[in-house]
Order: sequence, then structure tokens, then C-alpha cells
Amino acid sequence: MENEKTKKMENAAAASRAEQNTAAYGAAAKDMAKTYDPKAFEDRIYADWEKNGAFRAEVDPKKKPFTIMMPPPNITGQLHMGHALDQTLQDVLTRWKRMSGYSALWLPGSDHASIATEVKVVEKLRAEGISKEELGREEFLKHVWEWKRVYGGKITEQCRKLGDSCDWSRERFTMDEGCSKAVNAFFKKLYDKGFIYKGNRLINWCPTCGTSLSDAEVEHEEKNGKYWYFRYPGADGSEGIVVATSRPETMFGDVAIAVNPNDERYKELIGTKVIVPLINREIPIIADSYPDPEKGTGAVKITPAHDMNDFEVGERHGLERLSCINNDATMNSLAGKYEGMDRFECRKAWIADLDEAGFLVKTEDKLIPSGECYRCHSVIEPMLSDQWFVAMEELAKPAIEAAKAGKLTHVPDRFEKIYLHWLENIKDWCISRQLWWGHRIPAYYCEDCGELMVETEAPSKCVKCGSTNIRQEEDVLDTWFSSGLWPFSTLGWPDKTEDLEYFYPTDVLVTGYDIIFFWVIRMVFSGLEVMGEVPFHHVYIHGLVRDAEGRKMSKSLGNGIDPLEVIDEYGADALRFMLTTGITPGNDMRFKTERLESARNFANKLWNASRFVIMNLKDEDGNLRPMAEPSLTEQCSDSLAECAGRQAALCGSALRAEDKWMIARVNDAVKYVNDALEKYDLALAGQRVYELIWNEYCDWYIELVKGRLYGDDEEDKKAARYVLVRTLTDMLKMLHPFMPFITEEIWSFLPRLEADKKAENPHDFLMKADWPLYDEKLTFEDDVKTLETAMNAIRSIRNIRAEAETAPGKKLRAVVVAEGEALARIKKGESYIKSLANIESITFAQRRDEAPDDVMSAVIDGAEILIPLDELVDYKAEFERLTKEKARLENEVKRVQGMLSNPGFVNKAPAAKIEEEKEKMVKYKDMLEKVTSRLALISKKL
RNA sequence: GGGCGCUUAGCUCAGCUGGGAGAGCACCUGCCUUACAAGCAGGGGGUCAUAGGUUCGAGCCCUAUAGCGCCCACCA
Repeated sequence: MENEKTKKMENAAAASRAEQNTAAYGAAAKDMAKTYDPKAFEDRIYADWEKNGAFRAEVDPKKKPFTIMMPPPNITGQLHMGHALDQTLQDVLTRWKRMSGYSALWLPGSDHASIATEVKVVEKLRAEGISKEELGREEFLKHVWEWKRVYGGKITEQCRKLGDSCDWSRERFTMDEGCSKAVNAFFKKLYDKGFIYKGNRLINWCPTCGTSLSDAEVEHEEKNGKYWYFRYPGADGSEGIVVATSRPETMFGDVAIAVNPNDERYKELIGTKVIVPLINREIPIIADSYPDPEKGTGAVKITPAHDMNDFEVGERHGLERLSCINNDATMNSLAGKYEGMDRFECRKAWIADLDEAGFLVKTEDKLIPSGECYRCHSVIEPMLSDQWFVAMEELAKPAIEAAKAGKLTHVPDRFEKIYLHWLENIKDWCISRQLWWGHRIPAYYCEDCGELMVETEAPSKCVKCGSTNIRQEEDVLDTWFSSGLWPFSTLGWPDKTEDLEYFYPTDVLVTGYDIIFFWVIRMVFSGLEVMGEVPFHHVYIHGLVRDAEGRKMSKSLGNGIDPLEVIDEYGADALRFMLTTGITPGNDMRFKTERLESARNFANKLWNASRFVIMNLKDEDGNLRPMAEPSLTEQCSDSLAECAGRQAALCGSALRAEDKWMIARVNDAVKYVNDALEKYDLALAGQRVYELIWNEYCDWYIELVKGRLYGDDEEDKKAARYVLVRTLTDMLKMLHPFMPFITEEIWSFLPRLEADKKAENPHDFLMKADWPLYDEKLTFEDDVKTLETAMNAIRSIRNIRAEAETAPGKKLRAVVVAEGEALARIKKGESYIKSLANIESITFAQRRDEAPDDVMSAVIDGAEILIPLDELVDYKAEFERLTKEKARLENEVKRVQGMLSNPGFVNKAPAAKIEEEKEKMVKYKDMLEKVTSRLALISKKL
């Protein structure tokens, strides 16, 4: 079965290659399908690329490297829209750079996602009635690896559907041998430098996941809660003091009451003792700067074992730390009769008891900030615990420096502030997790003498006492500890590899703003620490993909849109184009089906235009005619006929104005698109290609050359065919990063031009072809002007036709009143005007009074176009149109006049700007004059 | 308590270092014109959130204000 399938794929691939070759050499090629059907070729093309190693990046000293590390998706995951966006952005950049002559590496992989995966597997086992504990560590891990085997590859398969051009031969996993080696090496390095330490400190504890969490893994939210005010009676029988708390269950761990030394109310109580109600433990009232007299009663109960601030107060005053809550969020023996109760149940019962005993003074509704686990959203409990930490202060410094020195830039740059703020306020990073799935901490204890050893490989005996009775640390590392090494662990670190030497540091990291703290920052300081260089020069931050109503896509809301379904319906190219255009870096986007349709329609448009071109390249037998390629910039000294008779190739003289116009437009776009991509402005780049293809190539150029293609001047046809293919080829290249499939497919039907044959090996794939280069010789200003004038005339005449409601097919005559340069310009564009405005004949007049009166008219720069409509002239429509036009022109004249008569403007504005406005003034005044006199004429007819 | 983003055509959004307001979709009119009706041609529609300020000139820069959203912050 499996064999048959691969064989089939191979055959299909071979067939496709054969087709390409025949297309390239001008022999018979299969026709393109009549409608764009992405399903017919996307999978085939991807398989073909992959089979031929098109994505493989080589260490090539002749080329500059370009590297992107794919943020490794979790093995728990399904491909969602966020991935689709993230990866398409990376693919666009990679494909563009690859075509621009770089050795482009996009390295893919996946993340073991310690806590996320463990939670999933535990859930799955629970559904089967198995608990993690009864399995034991070894057996449980077998289940997780099995999970990884089944689901781990799923998401990377889905990447292929998107068209990701990543180097699968370098695919990595954060728990593979190499990454694990890197983790141990990094851990030991930090430990040896004293940056990693073990300590008994207050950490964030998730009772549900049963593990500690780093600060970044805690989500803060304000929730409806209460302040309960309790009286702590004085030990001497006095009134005592009233304190407010939102967590009464922690009272079992109270060791003091703190008041602000400046708080007049409590001054004389400082140093006295009060009794914790019902618990009857005597605790002191202490003075500390922490209590805010404005909040609550100004007196705070201090529970160092369950509150971060209290912990610090406790440190300052040498207070005992009493834990009263267990790891599973039940109360411990300190809670007396509440022992074993869940913390929130205990809270209820405890309040009721205190109330009954008369200690509850009052309650108050209040918004209470609460910390939640970013995985399971349980309320985090600060707990005292033995954990491993990374001391961050020293490590953060170079990361701060790198950004300030511009070695690391953010796109958009406002994210640099967020990056810096986090680093400048960083606290030590708790890296140990009480989980089983993950990198087990490479620390070892001697069971006999208690010696602690940190080694990259398990020591066989104790370095101190020689005992072989050695036990490895049970805890695993925070999953972000290993992903922080991703930019270099994947290239071979800690070994000195060719890859590492060549591809590090990477160029750009593309990711969402939601994981700056988790990941970006950790990669930066890790990279700087071990490599001495930033892991990437740019961080491109994109936003979230939201649903059509602007809500976050989520499983619980059920509003997620599956990229695979979208691809199935619209094609990967449409999805990619939709995701990469119309967005701004750092800002969220809404997923709108209309935009998807628009992208799909664009693909269809390109498909059909290409079909038209190819149709015109073929002879009667359906074979591609040989291409003739003129020099674009050199005019031939021979006459056209001689030149054509002598050689298959054409000289530049064969090119017409519209050809040069189109070439100039493409040339201009090449620069624009390249510059935009350079600035990570993918949306503008994509938009420009869209306009170039649809508005300039399809709407104008193809329409302009149709007449020649259907005519019988062979040389003229050859020139048109050449320019059609040449410009289409360049446009396909520019669009390729955005829409790789359709462009590759079309390319397979096109003949190869010299530029694409010149390379050492003919480019088999468009994805390996060279990015078009901007050529300053190809601007053709004169031809561009001619075409612009013609296009203005055509638009005006079409407008007249529509306003006058003439029969669509009716041929019209036109009279043009113009002189001098304007006249020459119009004459140059005469044939275009005739064919595209459906004009039968144009007669020229130098003065208005030489032209007929019963006409509809339009004024374009320097010329007046008159359309006699025989008996059909609609003077009313004409009057309205000209009145509107007059108003517009008057407005313009007023605006320009205002500027030019303003001494401030004339004195301060740049000379070029003033000149520009003066020219406009002349032009508008001329047009206005013409429109006005035409109006006067018309009003007589009304 | 700090910080950030957004507010532009009916909808979703562009608008680069300040110099005549754009796109897609929707809408109106006319067209199955031999690449494409997933199309073609033409058209209507915006006091660029509000109020000040800087400037010869502001959608763009500055200062306030409002609405929406996000992030961070030691949770009495």
C-alpha cells in the first residue's frame, strides 16, 4: 500500500518535471486547466520540491547566509491560524532571500512543551482510568514518547500544506539528543559560574499541575472577591488590632502584624503582642515600611510562607515561616480541625467560625488581583519550596546592552520598551518543575555524604566520598530553558559545527507578542552567554489572528478557524496572501472570509492571464514558438525588416511604447517590493505586486497588446509575446514568496528566457530562480508619459460613453483639440485610444473653433477631447459632468493659488515643491479655461 | 498604580521620513467584449474620535480629553 502510494507520487512528480522540460524547450506542453484549482497542483508541487531537496540550505562560502529558526510548535498542538500567520511570514522572507542569492536556512522543529504535554497525557491516561503515579516515572514517560510519536509529526505535516520551505533535513526536537546535550552543557556552564543555585524560597505553585511555575507563567487578573476584617485581640486582653485579608485561610501561617511606623493610629501598639483569633497564637506587632496606611485598616497580617511581600517582611524581621497549605491545596496540620480540607472550603468554614466567635468585624466587596496558572488557570498559591533558580541580574545586562546598542532591533520598535522593561525589572528565574516530562536537571546527589554534583553526564561515583550510591535530581527543567537555546542548539552547539559557524547568529525571529517574555528574552541572554553574540538581529512581532468579530480564537469559544479547512476550500496561496497583506506588524488582524475570497480571486485572475499569455505563445499545433528576445536598451541601427530577416532575436526597435511602459512598471515595482521587504513591510510589498498584476498587467497591458497578437505583423507579435513573458516571469518571481504554488505551477508552463538559462544549472524551480533586479536603464520616461496620457484619454472617453449611455459596442469618432507637445503626445498614443476606447477615427484640431459644437467633451492635461455623438448627445449629462469637473478644478486652482500667494510657503517650502505647484497651476488653469468655455457652449444647447 | 495600541468610506483595514485622502468587500449603472462573471467598464460615499498647539502647510508632530483593547505591577 505504502509503496504503491510513494510510487504514484514519484510518477506524478516525474511527469511534472517532464512537462517542465518540454515547456522549457518549446515542445508541446499540456494545456493549463480552464479555471484555477489549487487542489490540482499544490500537494504535487510540494512533494516535488521536497523530493528534489529544494529547501535544503548548504553551507556555501560563496553566498551570504540567511537564517530563520522556526518557533517550534508544541507537540500537543494542531496547526492553528496563529501558526499559519507566523509561518507564512517566515516563509515569505525565506523564499525572498533564497531567490536573492542567499543560502537561506529556515530550520523547523517542535517543542516537547514539558508542562503542556504532561497535562495532556495525564488527562488522556485519566480517561483510560490510569493515574500517573501508579504508572511510575519510567512507564509514564514511555506513554509520553508514544504520544510524541503519534502527534509530534502531525503539525509538521500540516506545515507542508502551507507550503513552508523549511529545511526538513535539519528538523529538530527540543528533547532530541543534541538539544539535550546542549541543555546539560548550558546548565553546567551557568552552575559553574554561580548563576544557577538551589534555594528554599517562595515560588508560584500550581496545585492542579502540581509544580512550581516561573513568574512569566503566572497570569494576573482582577477578580471579584472580598476583604474580611478580623479583630486580633491584644495578648494583654486589650482591644488589639483589626486587619483586613482577602485570604483568611492563610491566617494559620500568620507570624506577625505589620503597621507603618508613620501611622499615628498604631504607634503605641508597635512592640506589643496580639493573638491570632481562635488559633490563640501570640504574634508581635511590628513596624515596617510595607503597610500602606491608606489600604485596608493600615495593619497587615504577615504570612511569610504564603505571600511574596510577607516573605520579604519576614526576611527583614527574621520571622518564622509557617506553611499551612499542602501542595495539593488542602490545609495541613497547622489548620487544626480544618486539616485535609481544600483551601477554599476551609476559607468558608473558617470565616463562619470566626464570625460566630465574634471576630469578624465587617466584610467588603473588592476586586482582588489573583494569579492563575497559564496552563490550567487554577489559582496560584505562593508556597515555600526547594527549587532551582537562575540568578538573572548579571545575565540580563548584556541583553539590555544589545538592544540599546542596536544589535537587536524590534519590528515595530515599540516592543523594545516592553523588552527592556521586563529585563530591567527581572527577578530570578525558577527553572525546576515537579514534572516528569522534560529535561531532568543534571544534578546528582550522593546518597551517602550528600554531596551535590552538577555534570553533563551522570557521574559514576561521588567526587567527595567515592560512593556509587548516586541519585539524580527528580525535577525537570522549565520547558523554556531548552527553547531558550533553540537558535544555537539546533545548529550543533555545544560542538563547534560548520552550521553553527555559518548560520549563527540568525537574521530574524518571527513571533507573536505573547511570548516575548517566555521565549525571546531567554534566547537573547542565553545566546549572548554562550555564543557571545545575539541570537538574531531583528525580532519581527506580529499580532494575533482574531475571528471576524475581533474575539480571540479559542477552543472554549469554538470560534477557531482551521487553516487546513481554509486551504481545502481556497488553496494555501489564497490563505497565505490574505494573512500577509493588509496587516501591520504588531497589530492584531481579523479573519474575514471576504479577504480570503479576494485573494483567491486574485489567484484566479493571475491564472487566467497566464493562460492567455501561453495560449498566444503556441502555434497551430499547440507547440510553444521559439522566443525572440530583443535587447531592451539598445536600438538596432538596421531597419526593422532587415533586422528581423537576419536573426530570430529582435532589436530594441521592435518594442512599442506600451511594451516599454510595462517593462518600466515592473522595473519600478521590483525596487518598491524589494525595499518594502527589506523593511519587513510584507503587506505593502504584497499589495504592490497585486496592483501590478491586476491593474497594470491585466487591465492595461494585456488589453493594449491584444490587437497586435491578433494582427498579422509577425515581428510585432514576437515583441509583444516577449514582453508578455518577460514581465509575467518577473511578476511571478515577485509574487512567489507570497503565493508559491500557483507561481511555480504557471512557471512550469512558461518558456525559459535567457536570464533564467544563464545560471550554471538551469533553474528547474521558480523557487530557486533569481529575484529580478532593478535596472535604472529601464525607466523609459517618454514612453511612460505617452501611455499615461493615452490612459487618461481612454478613461475620459469611457466616462463619456457611460454618462451618455451610448450603446456599448458603438464605435465613436473623436476630435482632439491640442497643440504643441500635448498634440504630439496624443498622436503617439492614438492607436491605444482608438482600440481601448473603441474609437473609429480621431481628427485633430488646433483651435476650439475649428471643432464642432454638438459634442461631449473631456479635458485632460493639455488637450481637449471631443466626442460628437450625432443625434444622441446628452447635453444634460454633459452639463452636469462638466459642472462637477469645473468645481473640482476651481477647487484645485484655489488650493494651489492659496499656497503660491502665501509668503510663508514661497519663502520656506523647498524649491522643488514650489516648482511642482507652479506647474500644476499652469495645468489646472488651462484645463479650467477649457472646461469653462465648453460649459458656456453647452448651456446654449440646453 | 505604571506603560502601550487602536479610533480614517457602510464593513475590514492601508496610508513610508508632514506637501493634492487609498484598497478589498459591500452599494449603484451598464456589459456573458473569443484569458478571466472568482470577470470588464463607469460611478456614489470620508469635517481622518474630540479640543487645543507647533508649522507656510497636520490623517501624520506636540499637549490634553473620550471610547475600545492589551501588557506590566508586591494578591493586606
